[in-house]
Parts: sequence; C-alpha cells; structure tokens
Amino acid sequence: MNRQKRTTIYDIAQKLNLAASSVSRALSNSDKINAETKALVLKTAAEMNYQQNTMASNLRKGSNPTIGVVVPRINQYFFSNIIAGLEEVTFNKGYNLVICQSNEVHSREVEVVNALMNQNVSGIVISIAAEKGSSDHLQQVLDRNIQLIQFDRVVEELETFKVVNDNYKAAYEAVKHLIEQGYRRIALLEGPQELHIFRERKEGYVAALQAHGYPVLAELMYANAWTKELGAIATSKLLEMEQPPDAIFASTSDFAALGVLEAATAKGIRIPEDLGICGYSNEPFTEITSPSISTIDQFSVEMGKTIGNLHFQEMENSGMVIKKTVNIKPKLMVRKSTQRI
Amino acid sequence: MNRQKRTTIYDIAQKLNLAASSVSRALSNSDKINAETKALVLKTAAEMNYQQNTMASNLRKGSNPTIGVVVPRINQYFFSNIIAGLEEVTFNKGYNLVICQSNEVHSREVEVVNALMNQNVSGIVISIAAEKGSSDHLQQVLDRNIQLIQFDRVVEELETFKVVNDNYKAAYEAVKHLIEQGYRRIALLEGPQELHIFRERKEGYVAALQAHGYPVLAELMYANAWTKELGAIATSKLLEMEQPPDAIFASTSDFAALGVLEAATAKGIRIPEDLGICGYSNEPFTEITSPSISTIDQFSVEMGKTIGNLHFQEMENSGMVIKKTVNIKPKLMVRKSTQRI
DNA sequence: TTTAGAATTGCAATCGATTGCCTATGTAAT
DNA sequence: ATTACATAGGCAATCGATTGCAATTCTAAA
Repeated sequence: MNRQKRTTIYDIAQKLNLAASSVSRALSNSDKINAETKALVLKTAAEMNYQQNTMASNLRKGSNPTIGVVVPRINQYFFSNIIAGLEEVTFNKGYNLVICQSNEVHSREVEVVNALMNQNVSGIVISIAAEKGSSDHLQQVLDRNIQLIQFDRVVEELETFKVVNDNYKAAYEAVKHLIEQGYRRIALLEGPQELHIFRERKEGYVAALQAHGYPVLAELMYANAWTKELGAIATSKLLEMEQPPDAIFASTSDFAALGVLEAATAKGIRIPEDLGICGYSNEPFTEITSPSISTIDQFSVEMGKTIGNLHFQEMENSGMVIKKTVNIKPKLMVRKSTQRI
Repeated sequence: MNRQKRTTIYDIAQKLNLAASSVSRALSNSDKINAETKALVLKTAAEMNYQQNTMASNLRKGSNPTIGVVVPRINQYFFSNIIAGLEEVTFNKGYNLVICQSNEVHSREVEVVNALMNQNVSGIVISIAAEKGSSDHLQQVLDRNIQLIQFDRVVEELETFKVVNDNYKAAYEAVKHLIEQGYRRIALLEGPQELHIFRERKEGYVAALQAHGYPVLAELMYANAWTKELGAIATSKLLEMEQPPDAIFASTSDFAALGVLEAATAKGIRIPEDLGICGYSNEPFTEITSPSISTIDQFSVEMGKTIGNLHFQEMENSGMVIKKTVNIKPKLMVRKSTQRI
C-alpha cells in the first residue's frame, strides 16, 4: 500500500550515532574505518534491510557501471549468443547490460546510441545496422571518452576496439574444402558489399579459387542473397545456366543456404553428389536439415565474452592502449552437404 | 585524450544569464516558462551539445525509467523474442531494458533481482528459473512497491500480473488434433512438474483424452524429457513397450520432439504414418525437419509487447487495479508430422 | 612525560537536475 | 489610480552517497 521508505545511510548513521560518512566508508569497505565499527554498520545495515541507492552513488562517482549494447535484432541467434556471453562476464563484475535494437535502421541506431550516452554508460558495444549512414554518432561516443567496442559489423575507419570473425579466412577455408571435395564450379552468394564482413568473405572466396588455380567467374557470383527466399531464387537462376555450378557457398547466412537446399532438392538435384552447399553461422537448424548443412561456426558466445573482457581491460589501461582488432578464428563445420568423397 | 567536461544546465544558465531552474524548466517543457526563453534555452542547449545527466535526474525524481528483465537464458528463442517485443514497446516510451540471465539457477536469480532493486528500476519482468527455491526475493520486490510482472513460468501464489500462455488449452488442442488424425495411444513427454506450465500441459492432455473417451494411462506418461537427448531416450523406451504409442506429444519443447523424430526415424519408423509427433514452442527448426514437426506457437514477440503495455498501464493506474492474469492463446501449427489423413 | 604520527571519525561540499516557495513584472478589471 | 491575479523567473533545499580535509583519539617512540 504505502511505499515504505528506503533505508539510507543517514538512517543507519542516526541509529548508530555515527556520521553518514563513516557508514559510507564501512559499506564501501574502506580502510579508513575501524574494524569493529565496520562490522557493526554492516550488521545494522543488514537488519535495516539497507540497499544502496545506485543512482546517488553513480552520480557522485560520475560513473555508471553499465554497458550499452546495440544490435540489429536481439532475437537473432548470433546476437543473442553474443549478449549471453557478454552478460556472463559483465555480471560477475557487477556491471549491467542495457540492451537496444536498431532493427537495422540507421536513424534508430542513432537514437539509441544517444540515449545510452545520456546515461553515462561506461561503454557501448555495437554491431551496426545494415542500413547505411554516417557514423557521427559513434564518433561522438569517442569524443565523450566513452568506451566503444564494435563487433562483427564494424565501421573500419573508426579507431576503436573491434571484435570480428576472420571472415576472409573462414571463407577461404570453406572454399578450399569444397575444392578438396572435388567441386569445380563453385558459386558464391554475396551479402551487401557495404558491409565489410561480406566484402571479406568474397575476398576469401576469390583468394581460395586463385590459390588453387581456378578461374574467378563473375557469372558465378550472385549479389544480395541473404535470406532463405533470395537464396532459393539465386539457386534457380544459377542452376538454369548453361554450365551450372556444382557447389554453392552461401556466404551470407545459413538461411540462404537453406533456401539453396530447398530449391535444389525441389528440382531433384542430389546433395552433396550433384551440388555441394556450404552456409555461414552455424545456426542450430543446420544440423537438422537433410542432409545436414556444412557451415562456419563463429563462436558467438565466446565472442561475447571476449568483448566483455576487452572492456574491462581497456578500463584498467584507461584507454592508453592501441585500439586493436581482435580476430576470432571461426571454424568450418563439415557436414553432409559438402561431403561427397 | 582529456575528458571534455559535460555541459550541465548550470553552464547553459551562466551563458544565458539565467537561473538553472529556468533552464531546467525550459528543457523539461514546463509551462512556467516563457516561450521565447524556452526556445532560446533549447537552441543554446543544442549548440553546447547538452545531454541530460540521467542519473542526477533520476536521483532527484526518485524514479528510474528502466525495466529489469530476468530470464533463464537470453539466447533461447522464446526468451529473446519476448525481449525483442518488450524492447519495442519500452523504447518508444523512453524506457530502458536491463537484461539479466538466471541461468536456471535460483541463487543467481536472487542476486540479479537484488541488483535490479538497488537500481530503483520501475519494474521487473521475470520468468523464474527451473531450479526450485523460495520466492522471498520476489515478495520483496512487491514490498518495495516495484512493479512485478511474471511471465511464462510464474509463481502462482504471488499476487502480480502474470502473462502466460494458455498451456492447458494448447495441450488440449494438440491432443484433440492427434485424436482427430486417428491416433489412439498418445504418449506424453512431461516437463518438471514443479513448474506450473508443465502441470497445465499435462492437465490439458488428460482432459482431451477423457473428453474423447480414451483412457489415461500412466505408462504413456514419461517424466522429465525436456531436451533432445532425453526425448530420444524416452522414445526408445516407449517404442519398446508391448503396446507402443502411436503418437507422442512432446509437451516440453520442440527439442524433445526433435529427439523423438530422430530416434524414431533411426528405428525405421515412419512419421506420421506409424507415429505422430507434436512439439511445443514453434522453434524455427520445426519447419525444416523432414517431416516438419507440428507444434504450438506461443506468439512470443506479442507476449513481450503485452508485458510492456501492461507495465505502462499499471503505472498509470498506480497499482490500484486487480492484478490479473493475461492468457495469451497459443496456436496449434499443424505440420507434416501429425497429418496422416 | 612529551610528541610525532597513525588511526578513526566528523564536517561539509559535491555530483546535476528538480521543485516548492517567493519575488518581481505585466495585464486587466474596477 | 488601485487592486487582483496570472506569468516568469530566481533562490535554495533536496535526492543519497562519496570524499577531501579537519579534528580528535590513540599508540608508541624518544
């Protein structure tokens, strides 16, 4: 019914006939306080059910042990895993996570970043929206001296910590594997080339072909196929060619790979005998399809943890370290869809 | 390099030769301020790149437009969807979401709830951990007059808003559907009966059988099968019976249903002809398996939105309304694994 | 016994925004 | 011209915890 007044350090001080400052020191485990007094305060605080007012504390200290997280969508497997890993690290340090979605919309991203800055968060962790736009808002974060860690989809030019997958290497490995399995005309489903990650994957694809002496053919590279539907459409187009590909690397996502699988199966094409398929992300469903889909695991939970650790490391070094890029090495998960030997 | 000092209302006041209070009023769009002055302040604030110190504001106002969310695991499809829906509603109201995971561990749940209380969050949204334990921490939330909304897995006894699926009805519908498809010995995979949701599902199962004149057989009810592995084991056991079931309702999760599917397929049993399978949750992969799995959609994003709306409604009514339970009606998704007519 | 210095504790300012109350000015009615 | 009142803006307290500095007490060395 009636909001029972919160116990403050003043209440405790009064009860014990102490100054509030002493109570504060006792509670913050300062060494400028007598051990007995400290014990007494602690005991009384517990009895009175004292809970620190975090906002007052943060205001005074000028800090806020909170990390803002901005992702395109929370309910995407990759991102929710990142958050899960991150939370594990931050919780143990007594830090909070404030989560925001940009919904892939740039203006919304700007909004949420501003909101986070107002709260004086100690850091912002972001994977930028697919929609292109200026990165002034991120520059502002840096100007304010707020930690900024980018992951996965990053703005290259900004000098921040970046935690990314080695997309180049992953793509290279995937294509190399396809070649080793005897596939000779390997098609690529590309993602939006504005995003760095997709450019890198393409480069890896090209490099692997060249390294093994295979031609890089423009006709085998299909742009913007990053949903299941687009993957299916791309597949139909590709398979109608005079010399259709004998493998498709859906570098965009496993969803695209699924589209490939369904479209090809519908046409009566055998996987992996007639067509090899490799996806990207290691979505849970790739294990379940028939045949199961080879793909690339990004260690997303690990990535989240790495981001958290970076944040705390940088806090300690107070920003004097060189902002470097951490490359998490992804792992090729070979499954049935590419094993024909 | 050097942390540039934040602009405060005092800086603006000084520049404009005003009192801080006037600046504050202008910024908070009070009506006790001249329109011209207001405009001037707003303009100057923008020029000086003023950003409100949220902590100071919250401290003074004694409120914190933040909702704490406690879920067992963030990276479970159902929960991340809840959060996604919730975020949509709260962001538009200028509220923050602080996300915590209990990892299904009760002590951890208590910890995070305490941390949230300290921050004076205006509300806590929770789905309790599977591990059993006291609900004192939740009672304390109520005592503090902090909004508490439970969803999905709820503590019945606590008088709070509850947003749940109508598990009874969903299970009833699923079993009814199985019966209509001609299945006669329908087994049930149960979840931990400490959790209300699983009890309700069992009740729905029993009721549907009875309503259609079929016996309720203890031998067909298999306890605690809520992972893929346990689902597979349960299936092996069930299929070894003298009179094996001709359908299995994995009321625990789609993962269990997947285990059933794999175990049965491995034994050469045809789905849906020899065995019908129905899961629960509408995980994305249920569409993809072969055959696709019938399941129950919980409208998780909608649920998240509902929770958000409830929070704001209750804020307005300042807790004088009756704490009611909102039942979201789930929907049976009929797919191939149960369609044999 | 005196005194330097360590150990405790208290005082009061501070973080930045909000708000109740008061004053001064302007406007309108009598 | 006088009173009444609305409007605009200032003053200062306040939210609760922290912390630099001062004050006091205690310890131990000289």
